[in-house]
Amino acid sequence: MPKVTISKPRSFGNVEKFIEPCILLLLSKDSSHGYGLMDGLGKHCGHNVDIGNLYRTLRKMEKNKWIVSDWQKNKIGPDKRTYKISPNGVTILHEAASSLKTAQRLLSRFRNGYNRIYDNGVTV
Amino acid sequence: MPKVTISKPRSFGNVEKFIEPCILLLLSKDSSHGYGLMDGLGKHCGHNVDIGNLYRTLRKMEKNKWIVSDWQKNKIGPDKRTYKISPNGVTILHEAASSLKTAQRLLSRFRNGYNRIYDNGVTV
DNA sequence: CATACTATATGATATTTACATATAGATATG
DNA sequence: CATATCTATATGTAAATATCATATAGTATG
Repeated sequence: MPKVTISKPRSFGNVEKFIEPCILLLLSKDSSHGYGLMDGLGKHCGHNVDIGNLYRTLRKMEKNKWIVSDWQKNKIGPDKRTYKISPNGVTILHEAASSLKTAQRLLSRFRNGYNRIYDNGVTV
Repeated sequence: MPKVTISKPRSFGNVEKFIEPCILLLLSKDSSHGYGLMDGLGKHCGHNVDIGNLYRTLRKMEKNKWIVSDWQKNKIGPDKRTYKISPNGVTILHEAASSLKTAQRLLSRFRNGYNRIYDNGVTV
């Protein structure tokens, strides 16, 4: 029997590919491996990120040369692939930050319009 | 020969389904038809929206009972399907506004972290 | 009479996200 | 010591969303 999945549509407010600039920002502070980024990304994204997508995203970012990895054979614990940001990645982060600023402006414009109608003009 | 399309990935900062709350906000001010929403949506979204996507979104929103339409046979110009927001739609708009506020907070958190590293802590 | 504008709509495809599953060593707990 | 949980990386598949292209038709304009 073919598997049929019906899931509800996503809610509003998701910023597309937000995880990528967040990764670049976190790696700007400290090199880290995929699993180690989970906590910081959870805080930045407002929810626990999908670990599978995280690893896939990291590989894609490395392919794009935004980050570079080296494989660390650990004596204790499983081996880790540790990533650090590249100069190219810093450039991308700047571009992303600029785009995200635009998004902030658009959201702010929406909120002002919304408040004018429904919240008596109060801007929080 | 099979058609092969290679397109570049979308840039950062796109807010998913942002067009829907924008439509609800615009219809809160005034009833309108699809084509007539284009200008306002362009300003809210920061770029001209895809007209095909707009019409499909309107139909979906009507199916969800967020908006209702009536078909206006015009003497001058092409006929129009005029939409107005429903009480249900107002509720959805409130929910969307709340989610978008969360998005604003996350973007603001990102920006603060970014500025701390790259812009000497200056928050614009 | 060709071109552009208003107006609505669908088809096909690309991109992005979500959910599920696989693997494997380490560490804790009863 | 069996088994459950945690750390760690990764792939398969499908759903949700966005983009690009095309179809149709009336109207206005030069």
